[in-house]
Amino acid sequence: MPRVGLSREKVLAAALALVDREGIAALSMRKLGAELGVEAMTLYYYVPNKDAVLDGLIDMAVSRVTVEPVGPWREWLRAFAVAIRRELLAHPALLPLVATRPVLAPGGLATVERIAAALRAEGFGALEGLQLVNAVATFVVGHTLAEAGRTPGHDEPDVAGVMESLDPGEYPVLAEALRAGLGTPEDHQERFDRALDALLRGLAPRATL
Amino acid sequence: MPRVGLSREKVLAAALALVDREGIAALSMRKLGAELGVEAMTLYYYVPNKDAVLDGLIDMAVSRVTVEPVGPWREWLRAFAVAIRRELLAHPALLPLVATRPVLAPGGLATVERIAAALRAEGFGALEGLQLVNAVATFVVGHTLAEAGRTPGHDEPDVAGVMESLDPGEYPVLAEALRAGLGTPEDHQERFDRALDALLRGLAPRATL
DNA sequence: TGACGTCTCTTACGTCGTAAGAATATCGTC
DNA sequence: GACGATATTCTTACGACGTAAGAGACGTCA
Repeated sequence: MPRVGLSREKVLAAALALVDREGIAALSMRKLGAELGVEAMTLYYYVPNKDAVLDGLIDMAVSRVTVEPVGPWREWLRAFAVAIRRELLAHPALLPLVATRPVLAPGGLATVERIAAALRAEGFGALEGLQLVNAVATFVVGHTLAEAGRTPGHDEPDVAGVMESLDPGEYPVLAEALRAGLGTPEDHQERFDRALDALLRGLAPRATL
Repeated sequence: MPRVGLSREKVLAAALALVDREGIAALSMRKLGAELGVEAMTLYYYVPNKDAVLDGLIDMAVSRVTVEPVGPWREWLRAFAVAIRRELLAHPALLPLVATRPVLAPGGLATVERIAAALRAEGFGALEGLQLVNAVATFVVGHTLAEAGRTPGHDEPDVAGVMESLDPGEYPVLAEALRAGLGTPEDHQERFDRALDALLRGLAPRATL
């Protein structure tokens, strides 16, 4: 019953810590309360419901992704993609959330606005630039999703196990790729770089919208 | 108590119907049982747990995506992407699942194997080809995710509402893009086509793996 | 002191996944 | 048709979840 000095921010911070430590499945209002030395229902004074906590987590992550749009647009757009990826890999438990929920909170919108504005200054139309931002963002999210944190729970994906037990007779190409290093960290990094380059290479302002 | 003639397949089919109709959040073992005129626990005779139902749903969807790899590889790879997108849009409730869970079941692996093999015949390395398949697949999933079915529940995403209430002073480019048609079906289609073209245009076999 | 707004707790309801095992239905064999 | 084995279904129960409703405790200012 003594006051603890809570706030929406502290609740979100504790939620992020809990999620980072035990995975998204472990985030329940009761556990989050316990984390803060408080009963579950107390949290409802700072947050309307659990969904708001999840949305808050997303906005925290998205807000941390910032890029200064100076120099050649392909370069800072690439830096934007890399920044997203770094943030996602730092909090892989958030991936299912980011992939699943739209970015509607203030932090995310502000970032999108800034990038889109810079692209328009480069000759893209407003709609065109936004489409570009979206293409890059969804690409990064999709790719990072494939790379890490696939399982919604906290347990490791058993990809490795299944892969190793592949019948080389039935899946010869898969087996060969596995021997060639599929799934290693270097593989993921390289795959990301190559595909991102491909995407950026293929993009250009259309002059007319 | 009379036997109903259930089977794993029928359970999965009912699950898909239920999910299509009421969204992924409405899929509970009890409701799924009711759907089949059976108690919840009965399902556990055909399926080890709920996760297996979800995995089964994914594999059903993925298995339906098939492409004949004949002709120029960029063309049938494009057809592959379009086929994935069509299947996902036909069952948008599955999107959060497909995005979140790895493709490890037989159906998905077989498809991947076939595409990767065809790519190798085009001069890609085994690993390289698989990376390509993965890049295209994650791109499509990411993009479709942004297009539809964002909310995990069955209720419509309130994107439209939030967008309309945007302060044009604070988000001028976003507002302009909105007026230019952001978020319309044509916009999504065009965005998908353009980004996919960009991605494919940027990709090419590297000759050496 | 007392009253008031801020914050926290208790209790309760309906839902979920599923473990354990009892009850029933169906079928092969006599 | 009766009987035992096997395949299928049901009943009951437990602990966890999100959260509605309202009671209670705290700090502050009169």
